[in-house]
Amino acid sequence: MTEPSDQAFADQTQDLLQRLRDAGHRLTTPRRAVIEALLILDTHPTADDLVANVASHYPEIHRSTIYRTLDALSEAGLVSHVHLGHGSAVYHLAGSHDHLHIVCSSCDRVAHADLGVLDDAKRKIQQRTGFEINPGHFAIPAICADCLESSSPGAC
Amino acid sequence: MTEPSDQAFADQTQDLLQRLRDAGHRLTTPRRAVIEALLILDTHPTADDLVANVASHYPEIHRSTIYRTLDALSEAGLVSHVHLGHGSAVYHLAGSHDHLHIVCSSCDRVAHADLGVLDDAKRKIQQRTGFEINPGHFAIPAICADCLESSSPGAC
DNA sequence: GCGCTCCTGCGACCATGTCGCAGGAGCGCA
DNA sequence: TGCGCTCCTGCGACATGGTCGCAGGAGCGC
Repeated sequence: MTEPSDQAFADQTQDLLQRLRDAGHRLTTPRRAVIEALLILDTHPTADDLVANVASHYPEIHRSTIYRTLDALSEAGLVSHVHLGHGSAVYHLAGSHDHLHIVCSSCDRVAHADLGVLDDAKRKIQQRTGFEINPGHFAIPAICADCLESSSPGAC
Repeated sequence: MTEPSDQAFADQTQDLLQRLRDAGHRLTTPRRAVIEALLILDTHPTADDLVANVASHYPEIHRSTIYRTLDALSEAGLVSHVHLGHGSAVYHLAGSHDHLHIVCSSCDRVAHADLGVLDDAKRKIQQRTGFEINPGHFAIPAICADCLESSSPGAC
């Protein structure tokens, strides 16, 4: 319980709580719990994953509170969410995962790529449409190499 | 009822129905209705738009039938759907709209761009991750020029 | 320690989509 | 033309992911 990693974990938690406070929000148990869960689940938890993780430690925390907490954290700029094609969004700490998410439509595996790969597209889209794309904020559906080999390309 | 555009409309409907048949499916009223609705709503109808449009002409056609019909049409390669960030997918006839969809997260306006703008990204992503992205199949969230000017850039 | 105000738990609600069932209709075949 | 197999449909229940309104409780500034 007093290992360096736990210390780092506690530090990160404190830092995030402080930033949440600085943004004008109160510090409460559910918010602590959601931040802890986000730090523990450092992959790409869906809202549902977060609900499950929080519930395992704090069964009294309600689902809707977690959604509201995620809203508050988003508003404070501490958390952002990414829509993976079909259905649920995944959440992660802002800054810690600023990269592009590429999801295999077939097996749901997620790859990451540097946001730089979209620089060219970003420039062209801005020139042609005036829209400024938001590359960290969405996932690109794709087919991973394994699924590409094992399945017929016609399946979409 | 006999104008050239109506003739073209009927021709397209017949063509699509024939292709559906060739793919081994039966021709039924609901399928005709969904195809007509897709031709009429040539923007980007959500499933709900389609349900509403079909219901206005054929009130007896059930919601779930429309979803199943869209499945059948997808399977036959006549229709594809695009996930716009939050929530619902939009459907359109395959081939007729092979372009990239860029959606303003703020005002929901949709811009189109040639798929070519992603060629560079596509190549880089394939090199680095082995994933083959599927550019026509998803929408990119963005901020349109108007919303970019009128709102603070911090809002995400 | 007080009290304002925000936050929480609860449960109902909504939207989008899926499923299983029983009956009806399309279409291949004779 | 008519028969019959099999697919398709209408229906309603269900699943999932998320939101909302309410009344009570807790954080935090003073």
